[in-house]
Amino acid sequence: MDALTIHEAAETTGWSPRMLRYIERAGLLEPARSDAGYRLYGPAELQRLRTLRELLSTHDIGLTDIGFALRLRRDVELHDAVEAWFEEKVSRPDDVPAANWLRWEQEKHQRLLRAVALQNPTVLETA
Amino acid sequence: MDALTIHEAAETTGWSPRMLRYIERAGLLEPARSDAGYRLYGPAELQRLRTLRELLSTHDIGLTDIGFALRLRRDVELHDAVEAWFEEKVSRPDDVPAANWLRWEQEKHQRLLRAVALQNPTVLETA
DNA sequence: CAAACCTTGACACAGCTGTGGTAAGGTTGT
DNA sequence: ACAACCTTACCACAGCTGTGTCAAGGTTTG
Repeated sequence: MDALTIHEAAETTGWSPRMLRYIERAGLLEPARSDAGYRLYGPAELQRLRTLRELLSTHDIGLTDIGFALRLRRDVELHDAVEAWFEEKVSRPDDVPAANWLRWEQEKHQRLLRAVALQNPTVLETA
Repeated sequence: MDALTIHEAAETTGWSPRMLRYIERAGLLEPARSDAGYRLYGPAELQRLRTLRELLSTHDIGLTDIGFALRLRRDVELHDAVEAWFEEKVSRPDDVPAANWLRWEQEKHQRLLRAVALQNPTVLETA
């Protein structure tokens, strides 16, 4: 059979078993279950888990962000409400604030790096 | 002049001055500035602030969620990557997990209510 | 049947979120 | 000039996020 248990799936995807359950809890991926209730990860799930890893790390976002995106595409009313808010630029239609969240994100990243460096100084060498 | 200062804007929108700065920091709304650097909120900004309040409370989402939605519509690459991940349901195309995050959200809400109730028992009466 | 899995549930903990303060120092209006 | 604003930059604090670990109990397999 080509369905892995949670530890095996963890092994090949780089997540921990703990995180695989967490991801499921967040509604991002729901593996099949065996008769006894064991989680069964097929090839498609494994691929999605790897892609998810890639997605989060390369764009520096969190699981909850994907969770929100998921909610956006399911709850059309929410989606429309959010779009309406963005579109509501009644004045100054040439408004382009795009610089703040960038600095924000950069600072968050800096704080994270400092915190990690405190507990594991070797990251600085490979960075 | 129809531009309010931060305290006045706070008054009419229901946010605190503190939060208006926070919202700006998160990149969601950038008011004009006076020569001396004072924030100036025009009618459009005030409306957006009220709508934002409504949006957050009725859908029970956070500022960071809107921040992420903003990022999604600015960073096309990110948007495509997220969409690609959702679309990557190579197997089981009839997969509909839509129940987990609901329970998740409900529990979050419950925890919040309990926590609030501990410090302010009167909320239970009006609920 | 015993080792090696799996399941859910709970405790723990650092960092981020959302808020409120306070301080030191400019600006404005009377 | 003085009160009453405003600005940025910090401290604080409860709750959420992302992780790990451990316990009590069911399942699989040699």
